[in-house]
Amino acid sequence: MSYPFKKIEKKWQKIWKKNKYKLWQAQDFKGKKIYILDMFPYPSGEGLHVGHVEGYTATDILARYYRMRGYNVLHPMGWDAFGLPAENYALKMKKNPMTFVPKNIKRYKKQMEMLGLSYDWNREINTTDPNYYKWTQWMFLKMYEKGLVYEKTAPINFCPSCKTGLANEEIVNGRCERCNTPTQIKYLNQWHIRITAYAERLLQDLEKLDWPENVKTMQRNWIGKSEGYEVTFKILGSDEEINIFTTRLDTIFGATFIVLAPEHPLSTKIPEEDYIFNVENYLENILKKPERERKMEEEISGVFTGRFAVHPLTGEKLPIWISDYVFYYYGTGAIMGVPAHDARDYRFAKKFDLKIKPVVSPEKNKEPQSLPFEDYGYLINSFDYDGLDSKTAIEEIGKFLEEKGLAKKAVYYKLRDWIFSRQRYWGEPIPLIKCPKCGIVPLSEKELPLKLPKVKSYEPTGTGESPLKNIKKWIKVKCPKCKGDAERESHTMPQWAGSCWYYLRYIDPKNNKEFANFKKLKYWLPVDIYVGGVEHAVLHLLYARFWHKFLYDLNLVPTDEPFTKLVNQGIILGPDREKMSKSRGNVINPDEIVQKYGADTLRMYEMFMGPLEDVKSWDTHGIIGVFRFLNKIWEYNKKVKKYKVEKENLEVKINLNKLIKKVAEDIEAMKFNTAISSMMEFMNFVYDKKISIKSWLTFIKLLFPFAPHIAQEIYSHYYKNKFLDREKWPLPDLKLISEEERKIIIEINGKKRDEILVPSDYQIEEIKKLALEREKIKKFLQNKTIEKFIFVQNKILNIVTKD
RNA sequence: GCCCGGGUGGCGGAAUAGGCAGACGCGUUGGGCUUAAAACCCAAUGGCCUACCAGAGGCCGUGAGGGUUCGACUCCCUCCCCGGGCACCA
Repeated sequence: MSYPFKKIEKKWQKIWKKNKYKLWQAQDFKGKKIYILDMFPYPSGEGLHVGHVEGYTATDILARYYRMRGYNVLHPMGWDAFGLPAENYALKMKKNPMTFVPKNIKRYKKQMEMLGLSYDWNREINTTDPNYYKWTQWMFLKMYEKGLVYEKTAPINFCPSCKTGLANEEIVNGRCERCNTPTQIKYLNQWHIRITAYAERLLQDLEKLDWPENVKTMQRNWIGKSEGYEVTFKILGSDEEINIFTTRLDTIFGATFIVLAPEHPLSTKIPEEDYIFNVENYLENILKKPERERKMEEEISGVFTGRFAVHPLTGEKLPIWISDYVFYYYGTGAIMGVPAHDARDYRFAKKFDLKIKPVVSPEKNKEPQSLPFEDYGYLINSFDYDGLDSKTAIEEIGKFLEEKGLAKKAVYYKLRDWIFSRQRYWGEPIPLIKCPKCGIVPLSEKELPLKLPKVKSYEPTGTGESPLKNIKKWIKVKCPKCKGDAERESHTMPQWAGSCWYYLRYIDPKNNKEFANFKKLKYWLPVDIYVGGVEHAVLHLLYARFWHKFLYDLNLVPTDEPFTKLVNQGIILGPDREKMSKSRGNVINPDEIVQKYGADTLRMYEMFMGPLEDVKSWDTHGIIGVFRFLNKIWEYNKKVKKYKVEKENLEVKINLNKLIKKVAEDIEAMKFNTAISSMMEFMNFVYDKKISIKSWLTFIKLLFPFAPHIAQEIYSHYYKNKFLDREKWPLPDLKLISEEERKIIIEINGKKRDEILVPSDYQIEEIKKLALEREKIKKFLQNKTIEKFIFVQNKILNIVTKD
């Protein structure tokens, strides 16, 4: 027999919903605030999965806890509803996303209600709502205005299956992130956003953030800053010069060749006549391959130009090569080859039989034992610089070359500008007009939102252009400037656009004058706790930080970072310890679990499985433990009603107060698994004891954030019209806890031999006396001489003996 | 290759300013209830050994080896394994 969870959960969900979720409504400007944010879901046709439940339960516990602590809690939810999956599904089923996406959203919302999640639904948002994306477009235009948006023909990655361009971030191992098709290369005009202008700040400000170290590291690597020098090499018999970038100027005397990236303008310009054929052959072959494919090639390749550069320090002749191991988009697109001190250059030199000259060594005046030697060391074979350590040598050589105008300090980042165009229907239209006379003409604010047209067919054109291109009625416009015939931009924004600023809109979701009122932003920002999956470590989280900083620069938001604290929940694997997937058939459906055990059990089980951040696998049997626990509470509650406890048992009091302290600490540290363990321990402890109603309801309050339905139901048996959300979180009586007797462990030579119970203020002398009187201890100390005692207050007495 | 995590019973996991290893839960075993099963309740449950009418006791044990310490899951050194991220970025 189990407790009537279905009845209870339905009952309270109905009551909570009844007056528009007023219980959970965040009030602007009212007292101390806390903003607890979830990563909003993409409402797919699949419905919520147990991974969502994990993160959303965690934040729900926090939200309910902080409400009881008297905080003004902002805990909103919304829908990231643009994006490829919806469009792909739409194409497959011949339906318009505008009709089925709202249905998905409804289902998601219903599931969230079913879980008892306490969102402030009055602030619900949807990225595909024109009233929302109006502001996404508005912000884009602001970026355009500030010169952060530019159009460029770029060799883009193209997925032949999705028929769309992809950002570098959307490619995994040379394959489309979504459909796993190998990507191709295609040349298209693309809108870019100059995120690189923010590279340094995005890097620096990571320091301020209370984020998991691995996420910060991932962002650092993604931004990939390196500091070095640009050095100019003159080309023999030519006016052209080659500018190279190096972080290892100390190795310059070991440079024995120069390499240009295939795309480098000089690659086609400088080859000697006899070599032109080879070079063109090579370039043609290389440039048609997608970047990723090129990187996957095992064999290093290259071609000699027949030309030589002049070493700026020695005057030596260095052959100029072209190879695709040098990237055009990084640094200056050209390098000096130092085979003795760089593994790639070494490989290249070996393959093409180029000179290898060691100039740095781990020991002074000695050749390195093996090549390539890539560490810093001491210079050799470097004339005046011999004997200097690498760091000093970089400075000295740099200074010398700078004075001669042959080098300058330079900083480069791996981060590249953000390709912002998608050749897709289901996204925010880019609010720009292309006029043959006036060029690019941005829409004015009054013309926003530029709505996505409702249409029957929006198949991809297959040429890589957007389906919008075929919708003549929408695409053809008069130029706002010259009134002549013009066309709208047919590309749409990437899915990331809407999620870059959604947390701002929650703060003022219905404002139609601005994306959010500044005073309100000032009150609520920054987001105090942001919970979501680690898969967004570099994409969403980097874009959102960039977007926020941009708004900050325009004085539109009050903080320079959006999310103070970030927590990544670990993924939940199937019972077979494999990633849940339909094809494996190991997917756990939350609806079924709720059906069988109730939402409270599902919530609590997911929190009990282990630490929030850990990867965990679902245990089909394990959930029963939590279910039993809740049943036990239900049964015990029936007994409590009949008890007439005049004076509470001291032990019960002490244990309850310890529990109050423990649960609060664990919730704040988001250690929900141990909080639940402690509550279970307490139940085991009181189960055969009588307890006062007051103490019992205190326990119920502790339970409430985790299992809100059953807690609220039990509470209502005693207080008919009181909502636990509005009740005060109990505070522990610390005096009671500290006055308790302490168990002292008696060790002999570090091994536990006995334990005694003493008042907490007992000192070493009293405890020593007690310990030495114990029979057990006497036995162990026979024929032994005591050397010393080690005493740790309230914990341990260690008796150390000689021999 | 580089950078982060992490290795604790049959399983998920507790315990780290160094101080009772294995909380809590699952599973298993035995018992109760039942015509029976499920559910539920009670008890035992790291390994090895000694003892037993009953009570009890010893040794080993947190991936491996070494070190520091009165005392190490926790700190230091060496190594092995697993998970994740990045990967021709000059």
